[in-house]
Amino acid sequence: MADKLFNDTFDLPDINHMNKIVTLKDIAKALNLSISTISKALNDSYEISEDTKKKVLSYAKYHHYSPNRMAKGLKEGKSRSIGVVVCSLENNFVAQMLDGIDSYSSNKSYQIIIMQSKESAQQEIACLDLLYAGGVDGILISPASQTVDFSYLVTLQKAGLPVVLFDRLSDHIDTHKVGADNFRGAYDATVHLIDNGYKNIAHLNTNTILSIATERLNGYKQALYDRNITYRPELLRSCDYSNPKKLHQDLEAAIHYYMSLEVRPDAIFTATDQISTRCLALLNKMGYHVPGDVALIGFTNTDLADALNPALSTVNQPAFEMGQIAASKLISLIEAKIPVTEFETIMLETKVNVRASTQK
Amino acid sequence: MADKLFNDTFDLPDINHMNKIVTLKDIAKALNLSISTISKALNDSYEISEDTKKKVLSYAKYHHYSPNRMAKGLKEGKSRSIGVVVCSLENNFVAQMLDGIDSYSSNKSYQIIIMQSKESAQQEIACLDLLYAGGVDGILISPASQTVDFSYLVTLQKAGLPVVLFDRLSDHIDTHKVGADNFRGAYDATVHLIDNGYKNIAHLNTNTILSIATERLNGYKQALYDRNITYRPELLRSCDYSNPKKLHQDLEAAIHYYMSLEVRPDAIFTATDQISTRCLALLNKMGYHVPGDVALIGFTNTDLADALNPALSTVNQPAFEMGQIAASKLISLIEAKIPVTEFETIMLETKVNVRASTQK
DNA sequence: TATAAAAACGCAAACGATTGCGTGAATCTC
DNA sequence: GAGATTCACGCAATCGTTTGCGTTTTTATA
Repeated sequence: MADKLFNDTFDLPDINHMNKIVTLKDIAKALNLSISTISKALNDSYEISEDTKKKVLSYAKYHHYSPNRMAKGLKEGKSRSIGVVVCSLENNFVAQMLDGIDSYSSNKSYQIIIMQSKESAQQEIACLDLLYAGGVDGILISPASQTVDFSYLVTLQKAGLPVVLFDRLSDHIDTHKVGADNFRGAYDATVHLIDNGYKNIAHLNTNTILSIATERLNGYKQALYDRNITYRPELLRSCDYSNPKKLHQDLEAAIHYYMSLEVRPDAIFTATDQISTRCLALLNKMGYHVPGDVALIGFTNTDLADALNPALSTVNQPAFEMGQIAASKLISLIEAKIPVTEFETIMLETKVNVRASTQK
Repeated sequence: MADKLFNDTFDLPDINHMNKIVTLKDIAKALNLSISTISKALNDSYEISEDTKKKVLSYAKYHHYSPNRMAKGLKEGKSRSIGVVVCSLENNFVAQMLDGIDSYSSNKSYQIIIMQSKESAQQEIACLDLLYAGGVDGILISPASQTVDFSYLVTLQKAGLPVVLFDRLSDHIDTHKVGADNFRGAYDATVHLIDNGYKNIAHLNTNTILSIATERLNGYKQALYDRNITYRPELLRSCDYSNPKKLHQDLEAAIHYYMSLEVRPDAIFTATDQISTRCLALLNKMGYHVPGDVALIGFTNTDLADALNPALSTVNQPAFEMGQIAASKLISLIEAKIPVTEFETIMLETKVNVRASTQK
């Protein structure tokens, strides 16, 4: 009794009749109608009378009818699910993008299947393989840093599977792409350093061929050029961040190298999320004072930037929005009636957040 | 030619014949056999000769046959997918658990569908509803902080859907549960503070009824008791962390309150990931020196602990392992031939990492 | 050499939903 | 009131698999 009362005041799906999953057949039997009538009624077909529709609808709602995903998918050749391939889940920036993807996809009632490439090209292909075989309707991918060959992705696309690139873009495949204005972000970060009096600015980048890396490098170079500072190639170092250990080694080596230079850098601009935060941790650990010994600004979306030691100046990317837009682009491809041949590349603006790590 | 050479040296799935998805029917037609023969051959049935099996297998492999997930799922009444409900993706601790879940599930070739409750009980039910309707084979859930009623989950379970709780456990449902030894973690953290000379130890907890909160509170109390320190109720405050804004407000209020006390706390033990890191950020922002003014130790798995200001002492949970074990428990339930009635609760050990924030 | 047994394969139903088409009844038209 | 519409519904095929059972062919047994 108390239980019943409680449920009655509960403003949520009534689940008292959920003992067994109800199918069209069950409803048909119960209402003494045919399966097709039930189906059409639920799909609001003009072939069915209003009267019948009402009966069916109310029965269905009361018994929590929900179309079997498998059956529907089989029939329609669609699964209403999209595959998402990212480098790693354990990455705040990635998590924010996934959140964006999820928010848009959920609204459109698409399920998302997330897979991790762990920065390995081979692993990435394994993911794509699974997703393709798993029958996803489309793929959202932010390629692994080690990926050089996009032919597999192109093949999938040619096989009719819509693909959208996000965050890490590439020219090797023609499709919708959603990324950040990396050139501008890098440019702004570098200009910020220069305008704050830093002259020997090092740049720590990745060892990938992804455009994300070269765009940021170019932004850095352009800023130097525009401010009449000579680009010193020895201040450019790259790290392998395919795994944390390797990244740590490379970062340590890079910092040692920088500090052994005759003209040491007085600031470092780091190109990716992991590099930025790990670099700060390492500088602290190695006893260098930031920004006293060397200033630091980096691409990273961590919400802990202001809790870091010192508070870290960052270049922020609209991760959530990026995910949302990427998802919207993919779903538009999936639901397009005619094959899409005109693709667009969307660039979102980055934002420099100045904090203590770049204030002399 | 160059292209062909390249593909030949590529140690990955050959995708040249991927133009069209091949089905059993296609293979049957091509080999002049019946559909059922193909199916049985691929499933290594004793009814099929070795000779035929070889032919079928090789044809299937060459043409990249992969069973249609929808059809198979429909036929078997299983989808080989599991639903995972977490509070948020944007949470390093959660990400680590998801990573663990993913690693185990992938190995067992289960897909995972991740959904976010955003700490809302209502949203959580919506997730469960979608997952149930979506036909997942089982559910892994770490309940929202606001969840007080587990009847929906129990109903799902009674309807035959295996459920496993992880991280945040509850007594309101009888099933496998995988969590950390929160009592011990809190106890150890508190003892650590006491042994380092702190006497007025505040405890910042959450406002949930989840056992995770009371266990940590009890660990804190027990440590005080064992060390002959009187428990001061005014040093216990709780925060609503259903959303970042609310958390920020509550935290700010709590800190103000603490600092207005006649006998200020000289250390704070925070009970969750978000509270720990945001509390540190806030203390910094409000101008309090850690650990000079107040020491801080908290439950958090952030890999940035040593980059924080100051490096943050933490209670670490084996998040990855927790995810793995939870997934294994769920899959064992899913694949059990007979209904399981004996459930177990697995407690994993936590580990205190001492850093600068608790060193006088 | 009959006959029984085993081997190898095909037929057809089933999973749950959708949809074009056929059919009977009610309604309309002149 | 006979013929033409319209309405409301059911039949059956289909999506791709799986699987019990029936059928044919081959091999073994008496």
